[in-house]
Amino acid sequence: MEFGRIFFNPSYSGNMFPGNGDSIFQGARSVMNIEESTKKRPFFSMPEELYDEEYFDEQLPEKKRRLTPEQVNFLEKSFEEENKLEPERKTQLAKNLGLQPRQVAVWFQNRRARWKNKQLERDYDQLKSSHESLLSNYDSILKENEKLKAEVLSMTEKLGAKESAGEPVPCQNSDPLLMVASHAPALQISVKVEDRLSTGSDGSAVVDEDCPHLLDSGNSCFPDNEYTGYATIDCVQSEEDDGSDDGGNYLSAFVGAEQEQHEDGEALGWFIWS
DNA sequence: TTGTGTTTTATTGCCTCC
DNA sequence: GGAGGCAATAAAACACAA
Repeated sequence: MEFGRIFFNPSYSGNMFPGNGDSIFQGARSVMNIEESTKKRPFFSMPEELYDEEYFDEQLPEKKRRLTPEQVNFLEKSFEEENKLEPERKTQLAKNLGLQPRQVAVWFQNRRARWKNKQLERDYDQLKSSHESLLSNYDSILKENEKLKAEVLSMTEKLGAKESAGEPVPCQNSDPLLMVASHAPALQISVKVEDRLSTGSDGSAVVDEDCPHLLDSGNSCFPDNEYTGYATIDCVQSEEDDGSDDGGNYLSAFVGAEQEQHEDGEALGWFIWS
């Protein structure tokens, strides 16, 4: 027979509400029917009790039992205060609840695991909605892009008509896209993406399907932008989640444009990257 | 009543820290 | 090396539909 295993003591009724002044359940006993308590309350024996003759005469070892709602409530409150269990607190809780310290430790262990799972679910939901929102933004940007292209096309046609009619053309650059760029030298799109995926000390990293290679450092995947001729795309990696809600990632796509110049500084036109 | 899925309690084994 | 944490897992308890 294995020591430390759990046995049911049907005659048990006192340990749970010892009435010694420091039990939280002094007044709670009325919640539970006495008969029920003597029939169903769990008891986790000490090893020496396993050799108690009387014990074996009258009681059969039984399987594990659930904690009472009162015990669970108290443990929940304690968990809310602090989800880690120092030895002193464990002993005190065990004493107050009439449980073995080991049970209290196990309960906290399992409770932390449940909390972590819930947290992962929440993170997933948030990430999902962020993704949907980004997709929606992307769609509208695509539409806008199509609209602008059509506009450019129409302007090009008008320009061509003027050129063939011998009229002077103000812009030196013949590429209509570059003309558009000259009106809007830089377009910056910055979308905040909540990062709640990572939790506690073992949070997971966010992997962006679209630019997974960008996500390891939070730095630009392109050379620094000190030289304006580079576009910058930043996919900032997840941060350690400290429980506060202020952590956030920014997906920033910076589409830059540079004005090409002659050596003498005379502007030739705009280049645009994407 | 019974079959099945879910939740809770507990164990095991491995890892890290002091 | 011992204590404590975590992931994985077992198994009992529970919930619920058929």
